[in-house]
Amino acid sequence: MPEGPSIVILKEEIQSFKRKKIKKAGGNAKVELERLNNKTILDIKSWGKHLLICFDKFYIRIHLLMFGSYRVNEKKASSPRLSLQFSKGELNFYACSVQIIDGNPDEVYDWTGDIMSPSWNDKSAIKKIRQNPEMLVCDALLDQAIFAGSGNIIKNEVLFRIALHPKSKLGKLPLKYIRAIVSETVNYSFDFLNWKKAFVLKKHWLAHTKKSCPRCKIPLHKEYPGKTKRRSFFCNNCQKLFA
DNA sequence: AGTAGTGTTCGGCC
DNA sequence: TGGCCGAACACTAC
Repeated sequence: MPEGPSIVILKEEIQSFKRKKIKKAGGNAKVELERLNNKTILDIKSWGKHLLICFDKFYIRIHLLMFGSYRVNEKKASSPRLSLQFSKGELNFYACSVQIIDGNPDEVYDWTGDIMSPSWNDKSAIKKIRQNPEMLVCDALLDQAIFAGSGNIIKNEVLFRIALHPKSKLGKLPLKYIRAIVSETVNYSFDFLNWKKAFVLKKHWLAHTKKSCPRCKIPLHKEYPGKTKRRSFFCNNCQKLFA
């Protein structure tokens, strides 16, 4: 489910609950559920992989992690982590991280760092990349402080598209490649969004889970590089290494 | 049918 | 002190 574009889809799917009052909150989340009863949702936002349901002076932060799921006006067989009942309709979240946080998200979140946000700022991402010369690019593309919303699929697809090797060091990259990482991460994320909405995301994967390189046809490498040790699919022949 | 993975946090250990 | 590592969480597609 959950890289940034999937959370944008979730956010869009539940916009109709804005300005609606919660009749009853339930679920097995270890949060003060009573606090949510009779509260009106003022806004529903996302930042990276975080879904933010906003109230007056506090907000719910939901992170679907690896296995999280949700249902709108439906229930799953398993018990919900968080269930919000309205006079008409309900929202159910499963196997996710739920927090109630005091304050307003705008005080906490830097929207220029969210790859899906209209406020996304290329320059500030480039600056962060420059500040981490020892970091590998495969780790940078999973770093939520640089690319909030980017995940393992986006990482693999972006690096393949710009023909850059995942084990390249940020400090060794020509500016041209740094610019390409930044622009292609945003660009692919919106392709991801549109393909996901059309249920054709997997069909368009070029490297992620693939056995051979769509460009040169030789077998793709599968490794778990960097500090993040997430699986990387890449072509040793056509993805350029800067080490 | 077992395994691995679209993710993050936490505690323990050097 | 801090970085690294494994565990935990908990679901499901292949």
